[in-house]
Amino acid sequence: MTTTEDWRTYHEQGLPRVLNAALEAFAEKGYHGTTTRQLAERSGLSVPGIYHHYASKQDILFDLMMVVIDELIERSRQAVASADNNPRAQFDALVQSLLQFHMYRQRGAIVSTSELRSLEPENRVKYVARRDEQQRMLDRIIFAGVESGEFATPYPADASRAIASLCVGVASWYRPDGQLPVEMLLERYLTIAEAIVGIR
Amino acid sequence: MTTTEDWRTYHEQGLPRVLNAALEAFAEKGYHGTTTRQLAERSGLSVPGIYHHYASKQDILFDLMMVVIDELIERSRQAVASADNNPRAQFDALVQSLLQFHMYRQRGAIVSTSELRSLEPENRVKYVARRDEQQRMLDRIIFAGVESGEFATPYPADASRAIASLCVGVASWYRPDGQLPVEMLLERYLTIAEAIVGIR
Amino acid sequence: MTTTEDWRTYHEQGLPRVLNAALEAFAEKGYHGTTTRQLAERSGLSVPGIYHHYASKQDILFDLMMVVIDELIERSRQAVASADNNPRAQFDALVQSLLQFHMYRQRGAIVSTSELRSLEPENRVKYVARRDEQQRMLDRIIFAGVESGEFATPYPADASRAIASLCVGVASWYRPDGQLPVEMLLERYLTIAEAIVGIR
Amino acid sequence: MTTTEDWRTYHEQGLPRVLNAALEAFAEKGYHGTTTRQLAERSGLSVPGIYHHYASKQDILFDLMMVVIDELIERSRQAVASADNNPRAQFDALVQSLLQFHMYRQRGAIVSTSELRSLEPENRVKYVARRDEQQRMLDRIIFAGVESGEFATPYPADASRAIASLCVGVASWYRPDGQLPVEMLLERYLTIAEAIVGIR
DNA sequence: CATGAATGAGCTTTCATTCAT
DNA sequence: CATGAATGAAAGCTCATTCAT
Repeated sequence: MTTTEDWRTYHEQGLPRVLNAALEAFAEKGYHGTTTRQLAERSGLSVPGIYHHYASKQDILFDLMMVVIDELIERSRQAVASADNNPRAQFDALVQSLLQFHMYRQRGAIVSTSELRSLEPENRVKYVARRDEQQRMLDRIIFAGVESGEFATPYPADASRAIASLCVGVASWYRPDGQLPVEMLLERYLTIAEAIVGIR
Repeated sequence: MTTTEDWRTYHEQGLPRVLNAALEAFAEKGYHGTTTRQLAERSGLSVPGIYHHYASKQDILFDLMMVVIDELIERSRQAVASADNNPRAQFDALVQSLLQFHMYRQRGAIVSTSELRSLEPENRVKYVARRDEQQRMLDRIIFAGVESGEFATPYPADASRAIASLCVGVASWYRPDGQLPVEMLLERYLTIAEAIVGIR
Repeated sequence: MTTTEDWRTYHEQGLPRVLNAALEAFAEKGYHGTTTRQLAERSGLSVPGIYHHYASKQDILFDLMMVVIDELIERSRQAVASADNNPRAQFDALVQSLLQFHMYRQRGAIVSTSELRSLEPENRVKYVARRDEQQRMLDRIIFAGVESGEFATPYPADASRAIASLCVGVASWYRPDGQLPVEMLLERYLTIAEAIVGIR
Repeated sequence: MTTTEDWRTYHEQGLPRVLNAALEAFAEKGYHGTTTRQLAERSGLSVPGIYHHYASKQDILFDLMMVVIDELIERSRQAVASADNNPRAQFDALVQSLLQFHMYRQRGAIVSTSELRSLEPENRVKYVARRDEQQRMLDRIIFAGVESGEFATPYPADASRAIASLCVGVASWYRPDGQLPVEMLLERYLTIAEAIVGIR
């Protein structure tokens, strides 16, 4: 097995200046609570400098959210691909990946969930398509598990959504300096997720 | 006197016009994404009409958030008071109350969690004090359960926060018209919550 | 017939509540810097209470300014009427009356001069007519003095205006608690006024 | 080096667009009677254009008043410096300078005296400090004259204030097209001022 | 890329005024 | 007269965005 389990490893995100400024500002104050001047200051650029890179503030939000969800999807794919070919193993890998992402890419996750409403319709459609893509990865695995008899939930769709939101919710309270060690947190939440789909 | 379990019953909220408009608008577009004109339109008042009742847009947000959390706390108190005098029963009652509140007062819950950042410092302090009060109710019960040996978690503080956020998270995806019946949802999440504090 | 020299005596003005509030507020903050709510508070009335007495804020200003200038004109008339029938005596009496008025009715004088620009055209016309009436009293006496040879100024019109403005100016700096006694101040300014029209 | 008596010469003021607009508008309608939109129109800018140069309407007023009083003080200094080193000569120079300033910088003088009340406390403190500085120049000369026996007034402080207000008052009635020639006006008012301090 | 000047559209808030009670 | 609710119009100010240099 050649898969180098990249999906487990998190480094500094190395976002371009403008996106990094937007990540910080939007997470703190929200899209509508952030001015382009603040983005300029945070990014060390001038206001026209911002517009040299992006045509509008909306484009910045959209690009940021797409960068975030693309990383999430890519990591999810790698997690599933690197797991053994059975629903239980794939479920565990994907949930762990989701949890880690919402811990280590916390601000990106916060912006993506809280600023969906700030996307213009066209952009929202594109973003939601990506997010659904992500959700379907989880759906597929759960349905497979149900079909194979490994998972026991009678409401696989609801279970899938509940698990996704459980993982997403981690971003809203996780603190890197909390007492609960990451490994234990992962373990505990994985157990919960497994309970929701009816494993054991 | 048998406690009439009021904390389980939810009717229309009957908010004053302005607060109701704010509830809808802030939940949809966020505080900074909502204009006073929109609040006026939604409430059937003119713009100065709004200012007859509230001194500022900020005051509307603050009042709304306080009304919401005050109801949450009141219901939580009633839930605990009406339960048997042991950690397990009180835990179950409180978690159920929390879950129901985030299902039936969904928009209020969404605004309260997503617009904390939009409160001015002074107001934020007051609101957070109330929210902490609520959180301490859960903490106390969990600590009591741990002390009595009924709960097994080695990290009661983290567990408490995780459970709270789990309940809060429900507001972000619950749909009254979903397949999963409310009772089953309550049961399932209660099981999860019990797992987190290590019951059984 | 001994004229009881009323024009020299100043009591409390005894203005109706609204006018008194306007006098204070307009003198302090100006017409445009004063709100009707402030007038209500100062007068101990409600806002609709104000409108029970006056149809508009503008009407209050106009009425106030008319009351002020009517008292000025009345006192001026009495001063001239009570003086001996010669230009010098009448000049002295009128100038003294003007000076006293601008000391004892200071705020009324300030409002009248500084808020002329705030009168609506129609009202301004009426007010200016009254003010010109007042000015003509001084003009007439000075012309008479020039004609009789008692006054030596070659520019009676300019002299008249300069004297009037000299007296008006007193309102802008006079303090009842200043060192210079009123009598000395009157004497000194009278000397100046006489110098301007070329007496001696 | 012969002092080129700059303090006597008045050219167009050459104020920046915004200040010039404010000078005209505030003199005509007062600070509170002038809207930022009017300032924009008069200055040939848009409303945000105004705010590119000044942070607030209040800042415009403050800057304008400071520019005006700074010119007054500078001219006063030059007038005194260029005069012979004796109280009488310095008194005459300073009074003439004051008079001229209030004739040729009429609107600036009007705004400065009538809008003192419109300055916010902090700004008012700064402005009044400058105005007091100006007043002290006159005070010092009068006290020196009294000490040397050249001036005979027993109330030098009151005399100084009266003279200052006399000069200031000129701004409220002077018309460049009046009959009285400037030279004669200067001469006449100078005589009055000298009478007030008791010269001769 | 930065600086500096600028703007259409729109923001929150206030004002004078009114009306029902 | 007071209370309380209400409003058209407009106030001061800000925002995202642009353009010349």
